[in-house]
Amino acid sequence: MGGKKTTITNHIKRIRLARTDLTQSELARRVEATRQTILALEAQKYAPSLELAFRIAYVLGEPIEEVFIFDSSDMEARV
Amino acid sequence: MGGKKTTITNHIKRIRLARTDLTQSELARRVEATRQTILALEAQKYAPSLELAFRIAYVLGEPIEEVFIFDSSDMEARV
DNA sequence: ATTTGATGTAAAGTATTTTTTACATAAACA
DNA sequence: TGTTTATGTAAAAAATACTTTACATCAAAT
Repeated sequence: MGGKKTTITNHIKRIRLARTDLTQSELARRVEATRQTILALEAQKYAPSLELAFRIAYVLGEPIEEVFIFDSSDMEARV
Repeated sequence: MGGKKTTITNHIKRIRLARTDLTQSELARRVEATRQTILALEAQKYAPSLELAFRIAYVLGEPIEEVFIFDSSDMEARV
């Protein structure tokens, strides 16, 4: 039950379906992760490692910022 | 001694010194990490989480791909 | 000379991500 | 009908990232 309110969401599923004909399994194989990991990420369970994020963006053919959305409103205002 | 040969390197130190006058401690405080984490990252000990990578790039004022370099030659060739 | 700030090494513990395994449901189709 | 493919839930174990604590070195400044 690990869960922190991550400030990152992703568009993996949308992009995977819109821009590729990859299944979750095929995407997993290409990025060298497991199907469960892709499934969990698409369900926004947690954010991937930086390396996996790069691999996924690479395979989906999008820049990382298009696939993974960082909400910077958590930041700001720091002296 | 956890260590995998990461395919990711970073330019945190170079950019921090060239574009800001932040110390490791100040950068750590702004991204809400510890100084040890920044130190380890600058020493290329491991890659940060995606969230921390976004935060660091944000504070350094650079896109994430400019700060963190992914070597995609590990990828490619996958049927 | 000694204090202060910045950087560095080290290592144990905590938190988070990823894998592994097992089982469920629904659609497509022989 | 029964088999295969794709997606889903669940949970324990393994791997990796991060924190916490402690101490070391060097440069700058008082």
